[in-house]
Amino acid sequence: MSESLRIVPQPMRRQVEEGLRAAIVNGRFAPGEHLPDRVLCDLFGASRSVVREAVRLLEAEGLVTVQPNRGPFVAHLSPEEAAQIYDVRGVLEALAGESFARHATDGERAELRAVWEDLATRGPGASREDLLAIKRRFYDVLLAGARNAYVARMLDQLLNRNMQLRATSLSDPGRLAWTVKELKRVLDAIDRRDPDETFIACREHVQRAADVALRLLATHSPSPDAEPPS
Amino acid sequence: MSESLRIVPQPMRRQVEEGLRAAIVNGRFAPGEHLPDRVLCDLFGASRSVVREAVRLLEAEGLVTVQPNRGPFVAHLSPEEAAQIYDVRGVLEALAGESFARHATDGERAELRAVWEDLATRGPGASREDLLAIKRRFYDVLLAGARNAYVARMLDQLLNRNMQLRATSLSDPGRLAWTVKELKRVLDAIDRRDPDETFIACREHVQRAADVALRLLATHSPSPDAEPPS
DNA sequence: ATTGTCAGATTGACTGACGATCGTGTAGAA
DNA sequence: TTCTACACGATCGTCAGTCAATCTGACAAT
Repeated sequence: MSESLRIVPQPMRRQVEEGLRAAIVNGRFAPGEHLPDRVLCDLFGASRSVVREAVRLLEAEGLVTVQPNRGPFVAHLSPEEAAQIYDVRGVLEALAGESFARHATDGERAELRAVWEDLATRGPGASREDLLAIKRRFYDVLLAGARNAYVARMLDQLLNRNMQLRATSLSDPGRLAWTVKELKRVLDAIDRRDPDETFIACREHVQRAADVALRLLATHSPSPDAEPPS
Repeated sequence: MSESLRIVPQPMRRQVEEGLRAAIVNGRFAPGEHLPDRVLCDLFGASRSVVREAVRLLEAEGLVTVQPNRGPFVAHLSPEEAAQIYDVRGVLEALAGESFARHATDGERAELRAVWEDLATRGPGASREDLLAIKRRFYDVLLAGARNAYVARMLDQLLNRNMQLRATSLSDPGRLAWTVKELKRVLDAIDRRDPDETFIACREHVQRAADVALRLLATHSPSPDAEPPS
C-alpha cells in the first residue's frame, strides 16, 4: 500500500470528462438531449479537441451515443436495456461478493458490516442522496476487498449507467427494509466464509432491486420522454 | 431484421481505431511498446486529432494505457490481471449462456450446435487460426441468442483483452478434446432448456480454460517481457 | 560519482479553417 | 391548398499549424 506521493496535475480532458459524466448521471441533462460540441466547449471552457476526446470516453461507457454527422446525445435508457443492465449487474456484483468472501481481510469485513449497520439504522426518513451515498460506500468497500480491478471498472460503469433507476427504486417506500434484509444475508454469508452463498445472495439482491425499478419504470412512465432515434 | 442497405462511409477515426485494435490483439505490437502519436499518424495517414480520439477508445477498452506526458503504451497483461479477467469472463459467459437457454430460437440453437460439431470434427491438426475462428463464431451465435447487448459488448472487450492467452491455451495439446467435451455439456443443458445448468457449465468451461492458460503463463514465461512501469 | 544544465522529443491543448452531411424551412409548381 | 425541390444554416469530421509544459538522455561541472 505504498501510495505514490507524486501529484499529477489533472489534465483538462479529465476534468471535462468527469464534469460531463457527473452532469449526465445527476440528471442535469435530460436523456435524449443533444449536446453539440460547441455548447460543451464554452460550457467547460475547453477546445473542441478536448471535448471530443472526452465524449469518446463517455461513448465507450455508454453514457452518450454519437450519431454520425449529428453529434453526441445523452443516452436513452429503454426498459429492455435497463433489464439487460440489471442482469449484468447481478452477475458482476455476485462475482464481487464471492471474491470478497474469499479475499477480504478481517478489517475489510468489519468495515463492510459497519456500512451496513449505518444503512440499517437509518429510519425511513433518510433522503435519497444519503441512501445513495451509503450504498456507494458499500460498493467501494466491497470492490476494494474483491481484489479484481476489472469487475470494479465494469460495475462502476453499470452503476453510472442506471443511476436514475437506482434513485427511483431506493426511494420506493418499504424498499429500504428489504434492501437491509437482503444485504444482511450477504454479510452473513461473507462472515461464514461461504463464497457460493454470497454469490447467490448478491445476485438475488440485484434481482429484487431490478424487479422494483422495472416495475416503477413500467407503471410510472409508460411512454418515455425523448424520441427513440430511428 | 430489415438491415439497412445504405452504406455509411466508415469515418477515418473508426478505421484507425479498428486497425490499431487489430494490430494490438494480433500481437503486431509487443506489450509495453510505446506508441507515440507521431508514428501512429503516418502509420495510418491520419491527423493527430483522429489518432488521439481512437487512442482514447482503446484506452477505455483497456488495450492501451496512457501515461501522462508520455503517451500511449500497449497494455501489459500481468498474471494477476489475467486471472481477474478470466473470473469476469466466467460470470459474463455464464450469463450469456443462461440467457441463450432462455431466449434463443430453435434456429439459433441449431446453429450453435452446428458450430460445435464443426469444432468437434476438427482433428488435433487444426491450426490456431481456424480454432480461434470457430470459437469466434460460437461466441457470435451465443451472444446473438442471448438478447443482451451489454453482456455482448463487455465480453467482446474481454475477449480482445486476453487474445494472446486464448491462442496459447487453445494450442495446448489435448485441450481441444476437453473444450469439445465441456461445450457439449453446455449444449446439452441448453437443449434441455435448463438455464441454471447452462450457467454452471459455461462458468466451469471458462474456469478450465483459465487454469490451462494461467499454468502455461506461469511456467512458460516466468519473467514477463517489458518493464512494468513505475 | 554525483549533480546541474541544456537540447531534443513528445505530449497537452488551442486555434482557425475547409468540405461534407443532415435538418429544416421556404419558394415554386401542380 | 398541398406537395415537391432547392437552398440555407447548423453541426460534424478532419486537417494543419502553433505554443507551452514535460520528459529523456547526454554532456559538462563540481
